[in-house]
Amino acid sequence: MTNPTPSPVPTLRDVAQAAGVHTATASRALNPKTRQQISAETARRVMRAAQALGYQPNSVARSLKTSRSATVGLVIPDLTNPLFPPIVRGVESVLESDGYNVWIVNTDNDEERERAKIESLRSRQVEGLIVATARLDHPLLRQLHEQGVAMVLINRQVPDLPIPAVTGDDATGVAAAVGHLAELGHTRIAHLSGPLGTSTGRVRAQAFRHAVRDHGLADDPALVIECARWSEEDGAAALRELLARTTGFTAVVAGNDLIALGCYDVFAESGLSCPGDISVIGFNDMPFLDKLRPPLTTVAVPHHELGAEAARMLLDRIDDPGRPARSVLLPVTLVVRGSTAPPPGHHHEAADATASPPPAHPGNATAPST
Amino acid sequence: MTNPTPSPVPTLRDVAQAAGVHTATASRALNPKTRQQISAETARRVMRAAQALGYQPNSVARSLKTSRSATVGLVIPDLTNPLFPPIVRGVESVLESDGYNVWIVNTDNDEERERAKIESLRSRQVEGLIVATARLDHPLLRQLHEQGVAMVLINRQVPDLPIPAVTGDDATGVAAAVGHLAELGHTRIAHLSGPLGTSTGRVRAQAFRHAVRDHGLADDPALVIECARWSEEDGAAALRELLARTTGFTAVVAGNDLIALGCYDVFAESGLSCPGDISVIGFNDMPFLDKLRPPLTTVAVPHHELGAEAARMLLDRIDDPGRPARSVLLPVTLVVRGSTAPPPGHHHEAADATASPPPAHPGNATAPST
DNA sequence: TTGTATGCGTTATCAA
DNA sequence: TTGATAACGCATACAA
Repeated sequence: MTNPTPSPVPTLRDVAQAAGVHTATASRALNPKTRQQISAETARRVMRAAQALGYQPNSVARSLKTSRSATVGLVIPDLTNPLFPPIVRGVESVLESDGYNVWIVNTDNDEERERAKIESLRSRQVEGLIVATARLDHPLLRQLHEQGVAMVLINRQVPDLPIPAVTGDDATGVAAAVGHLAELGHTRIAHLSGPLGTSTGRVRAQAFRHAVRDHGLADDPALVIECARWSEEDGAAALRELLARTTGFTAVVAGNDLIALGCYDVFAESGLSCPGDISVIGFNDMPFLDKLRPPLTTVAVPHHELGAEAARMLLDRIDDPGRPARSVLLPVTLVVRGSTAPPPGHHHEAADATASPPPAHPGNATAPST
Repeated sequence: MTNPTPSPVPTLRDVAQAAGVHTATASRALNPKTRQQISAETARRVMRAAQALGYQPNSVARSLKTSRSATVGLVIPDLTNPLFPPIVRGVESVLESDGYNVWIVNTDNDEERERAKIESLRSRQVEGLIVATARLDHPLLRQLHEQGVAMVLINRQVPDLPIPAVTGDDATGVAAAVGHLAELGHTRIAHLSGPLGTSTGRVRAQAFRHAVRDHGLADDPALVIECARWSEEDGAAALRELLARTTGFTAVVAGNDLIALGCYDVFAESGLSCPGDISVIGFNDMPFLDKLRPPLTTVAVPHHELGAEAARMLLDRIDDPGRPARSVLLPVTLVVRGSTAPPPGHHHEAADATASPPPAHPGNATAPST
């Protein structure tokens, strides 16, 4: 019994025939927006015929005729990064209630693949794009924008392009992270930035330098290092390099949670204790961070809401392509857990961090800082 | 500068005109499968014209004409469950190299939504479906199968339906988990099963009973409890109920990793120590489990490979709908980490678990077992 | 090897 | 209120 029985798919013709009307009439009866042009009696007859036959409109034919598709594309760099599924859900939650469908594509951070996927989306008549793969230099997005494609960026932006964007308030988040560490008494804080070719990487790195200066802490370029990708591996490699430089830091602000997890790997292999020797802060608050050893202090970004807001903005844009490209920063919150603590040997009574900077301590196993 | 400039999309007519040929000729020249019918010279001319105009075939029109779409649908219950993104990537990895696109839809475990999404996929002419939402009683899948829809189930099956399926070898995985605990000296092991309306839930629960009997351990129905959903919350609730029953178990085999994480929550709130008081084993080996406190012992399922194999099987099925519905079990492996240890007070010298069952121990904080 | 004609299923314009 | 007709963009059977 392996052969499924084939079955003919009923078309509008079949419905019209069954109801004894013309296809045009059937079409009008089935479409809520034109149903008013039809007598209630025939409308009912058509709808019952459709019901009886199990008729489902063919969206392909409809798309060809109307050049619309009730579909938007969602361009994701890597679905296995836990940050993105909640964004997907947020997007879907508002789009679906509006009758839209969502086409999710993965670019795997590959430019060529991105181009191909977006071409594929466009050839399927998607009415707009929500793009999570933006880079600071992104000719493709410029080109799409110039072609009049309705777009909203999410999570990352392209500052030079007037495309609306929905992102977390990265700068404030990083400032909160640095402030927290400063209050704990840290004076030499490192930053493992994300890729500086992305706005998230660059904005967080800039905010880090600003925050460090604002708190009167060490502003040493050697304390900032870039990860080529937002990954655990790259985070681990960056921290190893930093430790090899022996720059005597006691805390790390990681570009995101995955980079922070890479730090955990280095701690395990090098015998460093967190937060005893080094404190770490992540970014995003991806799931299950509270169950890590130690639980990771991080900056929570409202990803679901990011997705929902981006979807709303895209709908607005599809409705009225001429509206100004307003961008939105959603508020983030520092979530303090167990990966941050005073630096080794810190005098615990010092709560007034800004007034009396605590002395540097050679207690860090990596190297003395002075 | 908020107004993107509109831009006309070139059609096959435009290309043909530019190349000085008829649309039919242009069509043949652009399609690698028919290009041979065309003189090399005109083919070149057409292709250059297409290139110059930036022509992209309209897949909607092509789909309408050919009633194919180079697209398959992937039906996921919940993308935020970390088990699914790797499956998605696996599916995409083989489908894309074959020129296919993947439409991912989320059902949120809701039957009505599932029906709507699948209808939407079908109305878009998808050529097949990879379904990860199978339930033991699933009229919709039966109906689709009877309509001749090309389908492959993934992760879960519907035993009564001759639809090919790709799943992990759940029974062997559970047996390995129970065997590991038995070797450690546990004699009363509980099982927090997943929903028994899914094959994964039922198969694992059955395998648990079998394994427990095979090892001569306590086969007490009170030690098995069903979680209504595969979630941390349901896992926590189930363990709380079990503890309230005071059935004196020293280990838990969780239906999956999320349920196991729910156990961690209960440990934290009740002061139980894992693995000191109770050992826990999960299922799936989702990411970052090695960084938990304690690192979770679990059964690793090759999700990427599951997705890839399902995609291959679907392609086979699209090519030849008549082929028999072979199903595949992919091997799983027990990954021993820190959440499993001998039961409290266990005499450590006992390595010969099967020959001399160790005595039960009242050391479990919840209740004495004898 | 190329051109002609037709139709995929639907909606929109026009006429009745 | 309903029907006839055309067209969306493409691929293909048939003719040349």
